[in-house]
Order: sequence, then structure tokens, then C-alpha cells
Amino acid sequence: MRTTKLLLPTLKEDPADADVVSHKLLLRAGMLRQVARGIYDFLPLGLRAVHKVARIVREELDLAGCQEVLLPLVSPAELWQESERWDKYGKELLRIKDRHDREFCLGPTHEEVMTDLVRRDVRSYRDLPLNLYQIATKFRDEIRPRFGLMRGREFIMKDGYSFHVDYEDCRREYENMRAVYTRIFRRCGLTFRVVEADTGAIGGSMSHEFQVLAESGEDLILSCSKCEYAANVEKALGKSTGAEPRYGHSTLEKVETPDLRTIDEVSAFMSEPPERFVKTLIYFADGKALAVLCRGDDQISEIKLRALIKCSELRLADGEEIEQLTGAPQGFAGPVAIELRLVADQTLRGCEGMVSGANKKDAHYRGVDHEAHFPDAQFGDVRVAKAGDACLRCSPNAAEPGLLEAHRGIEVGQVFYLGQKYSQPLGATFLDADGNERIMEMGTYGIGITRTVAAAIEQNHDERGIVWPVAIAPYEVVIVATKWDDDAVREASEAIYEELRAAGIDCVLDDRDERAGVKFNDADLVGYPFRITVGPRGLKDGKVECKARTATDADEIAIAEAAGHVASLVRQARG
RNA sequence: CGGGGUGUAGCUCAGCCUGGUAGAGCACUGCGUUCGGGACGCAGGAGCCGGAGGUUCAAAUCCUCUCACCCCGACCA
Repeated sequence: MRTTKLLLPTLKEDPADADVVSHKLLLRAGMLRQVARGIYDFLPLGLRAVHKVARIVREELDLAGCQEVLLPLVSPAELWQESERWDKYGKELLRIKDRHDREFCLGPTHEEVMTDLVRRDVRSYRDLPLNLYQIATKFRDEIRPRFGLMRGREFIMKDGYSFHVDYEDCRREYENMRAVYTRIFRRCGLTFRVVEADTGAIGGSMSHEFQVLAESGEDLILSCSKCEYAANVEKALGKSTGAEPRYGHSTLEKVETPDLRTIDEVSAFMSEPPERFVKTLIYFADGKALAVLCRGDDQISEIKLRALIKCSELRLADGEEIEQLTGAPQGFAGPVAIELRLVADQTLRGCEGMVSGANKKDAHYRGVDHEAHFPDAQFGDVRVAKAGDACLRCSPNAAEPGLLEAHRGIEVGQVFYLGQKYSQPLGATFLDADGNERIMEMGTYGIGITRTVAAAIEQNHDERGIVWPVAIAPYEVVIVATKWDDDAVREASEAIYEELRAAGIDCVLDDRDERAGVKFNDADLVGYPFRITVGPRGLKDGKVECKARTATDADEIAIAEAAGHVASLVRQARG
């Protein structure tokens, strides 16, 4: 492609509406334009990046025995009513009516539609297993779309669903998909982690997320420095390595702490470190109040708490409720003589000499002990794991267990074991070899295609622009002709361009009548992985320059060898 | 939905406080000079000042309502 023919409206200045790097660069590099909040146009180069990711996904999935189908964006309310998600999904599900006043929605995900397809056409165990996927537009009416392509309302997603005769086979495919996804993101040239994840509202009992590591990531993930363990912080297990909370038994002593409510304030006032505090939070679990304890420097994980006490609805009490239940305003709650069910993080088991609120306004206690003051508390892991914790995966057998390290990540893919969550209500059944009707086991596997493009940029950019991994770059090579009105330059550029095209390299010839600086800046902004510079300066010696986007200096190559040289570099880097 | 902010040319923004007939830089068109890291000169095209209502002789500017977009929070496969 020639830049004079290309719709590539690059911008010199950052658009005011964009805040995150990928959004800014996609706009500046002329790849993306916003149409409405969370809804975008893809310009030619942006779309090429999307297609490159999609192609890798297709190749790997087809190789793994998956089959591509295409489901409708619009689906009828009835299907969603069968799975009961019409009522449960909430406002994210954009509902519409047709001219006959029939209800439909724009698909945010396609479990129902795919299960419906399979239940109608698959009757026998002989037809299973089956793994069907599509790469298509999804619509989720997000409360707050943000960060450009990272969280749009309309986006392109690969969603796959597998159907099996039993749990073992479903589990096998789950592991298979986990391996396939690892290959996909590796081929995309991304640095990522596969992490254990909470299954959330979608249900099921097993899930892994694929997290592209980037400073700007919305998710916090923890991974072991020694073993393979990695998990979303929502789910991560770790053992606190701080000092054991045993400061020796002493008698309970009340301390006046006027207007000091936060751990930090009281900690500073009493000259005691936060880890010596018993933090006490009042929750309502399915309508019943309880007090939850953890160390002052820890935080309560509501996901873990919910799982431990097996409740469905969990919320923090408000100021008024706290005063009613503890007899003191917010900030002075403690476990001593409190008349509530107590749940405590296991870190506090056997603690002595702690500090806590006194359930009285402007007062705290010193000398709080597990045995003496909350012997009946239910213990469990309810704290949020953090960097520096010992890894529980290796700690039982290793003398020196690994420590958890924190990374920020962007979730670009996820795999779920679904079981019969959808096949049961929708009646996706088959006849087994003995002629018995059985319910299919299901798994679901998603990749945010457009989000992967954004994540690639978040991870790979510098102050000059995008630094595309070769495998997903819109074009692999740009030929910069520094002086287009020079016959020799033009001829040499055209020759290299034709040779690269013939070699199957995606290349752009910058044939604009622009100054060299403009072309160099655009090339860096757009992020072509390789640049060949053809100018009078080099041609005098029969040479052109070749430079990788990541390199600081260019190599001088003889004109005749340039195309072949760069073509082999590209092939090597495609992955 | 709560809090904060912004809407003026394709982009970035000034003008608004103190009302008086619309500006700059970049981008775009033409001509000339320039030409290896976002050149320069001259000439040009381009705006319902987000929209509606109000106050006023007069509104981009003041008032009311509304819409859109951005950020923080709650929410989220």
C-alpha cells in the first residue's frame, strides 16, 4: 500500500478526550475514531491489527479442532428467559423491540444462542464433543465505558463453547483450551500470565484468565516467584509473612482516642504499627449482621468471605447501623464483648496483645487476645493476599517457599468450566451409548479481540508511538523515501517495495511529497516494526538504511539486498 | 446513579469574569522557496460558539433547562 492512497489521518496532538495510552495512540495514529461513548470506527490500519489478531486466533483454534460459526447479534428474549438471564443480567443487556413489539436484545455473550443451536441439532453422544466458536461483535451497555478500546460498549470478541458427554471430557477440553490460548497470546507477541480467577456471576467452578502485563492494567494479579502459581488478587491465596501477632498477654487497658477513627490515625497516636491492630468491619450477610476481623494492615476479601460463610448477598453496614450494633460510631468497633457473630482471618489465630476499637466513642483497647476476647470466632482465609506473602502452593513442601509478586494486568481472555449451568435449563441433552438421555457438560472460552489490540499497545509503546509486535502489526515494513521527487530515490523505493510485496511482506511505501522528518515521525507513531529509508545520501554509496522500530540505530545495506534482508527479519519475527 | 470537569474551524485551544457582529497554532487548498527527525513566506477555504428557551437595543459571553463527551466512585464476562 502507498501512503498517498491510504486513509491514515495522523494527529500531532493528543486528542483531549483520550486518557490512556492505547486510546491516545490509536487516535493519533489514525487507526480509530470515536462515534459515541464506548463505540468506535476502525480505520484501515486499526482494522488490519484486529484482523491479524483474529487470524492467529482462527488458525490456532481450527488446528485444535474447533469449528467457526456465526451467531446473530440480535437474539430473542425467549432464549434469555429460558436461562433466567433476561431478569438477572441487568441493564448491561441492551433490550430492543421490533416493529411487532417483540422483545430482543443485543448479545453481550452467546451461551444461550449457542446452546440453542446445539440442542436442536445434536442428539447423540456420537456427535460429541463439539467446540464451536465465533468472532463477532458484542454489545454490553456498560455503566461506564472507559479507556477507549479497553472497555467499550461495542467490541469484537471471540467466544467459544464446548459440549461434552461428561465432566472428564469437559475438563480435558478446558485444559486443551488453556494450552491453545497460551499459544495464541504467545504468537501475538505479548507478555502475559495465566491466572486463577474468580468465577463470579457466570457460575461454574473453574476459571483462568489471560492477563497481559501492563502498568495501566485494571486488574491486580499475584504470581509466585518460584512456582507456576498465579492468580487474580480477588482469588489469590497467600500466607502473611509479617510478624506473628503475638505481643505477649497483658491486661485489657482502655485508651482515650478522641476523634481518631482510621487505623493510620490511631496507629500514629498510640505509636503502634498497623499490623498490631485488629481491624473490625461490620457486614450484613443475607440480611444478618456479623463482625469480620483481620489484621490492621490487611484488607477483607469479600469474595473469600462470601465463599467462607456461604452467603449470596453481602454488604458493609452503614454508619447508622454500625452505631446501633456496636454502640459506637464508625471507627471504634472491636471484638471485645461484641454481641455479633464473629468471623476472623486465620492470621489472627492465637494473637495476643493487640489493639482494637472499644465499641465506645473515642476509645480503643490495648491487650486484646484471641483466647480471652474472641475465642468463639470462626477462622478462615478472608484477607486479600498481597505482594510479599508466602506462596501456599509451594510452602507446604518447600523449605523456602516462593513469595508472591504483584503485577498489573489487562484481561484479554478467559476460560470457564460451566458444567450444566446453561445446558440444564435450556435442555441440551443427548442419548448416551445405553440409550439414556443425559445433560451435556459445557465449557466457555473467550478472547477480547479488540481489547487484545489495545492491550498490545499498552504493553508496547514508547514516547514516539506504538511499537507493534510483528505478528499483529497492521503493516510489517514501511519504506520511507526521503525525497520523493528525486528519480533515483523513487526508482529504488519502488523496486524494494515491489520485491517485498512479491515476497509476501505487508509493506507500505511512503510516497508522499513530505519532508523526511514528517515521514519518520509518522512511521514511529504508527509503529511499523521495520523501516527501510531510501534517500540520496545513502544511494550515492549504493545503500539504503534498515531499522527495527525497537532499535536506536539503522544498518546500512546494499540496495539489492535490502528487501531480502528485511523480508527474512520479518519472517523471523512473525512468530 | 453520586461527585468533578469540558463543549468555540478537522485537531489543540484562546475569547466568556467586565455583553458590542468570531480568533490563534496545527491540518486543508493554490503559488513560491526549502528538503534526513513534525520547514518558511504569500494568498485562500473552512464555525448555527453543543441544543432550546429567557434577559437585553445587542448574547460565544448573563440566567434557566437540556444533550453530548471526559475523569473519580459504585458496578462489571
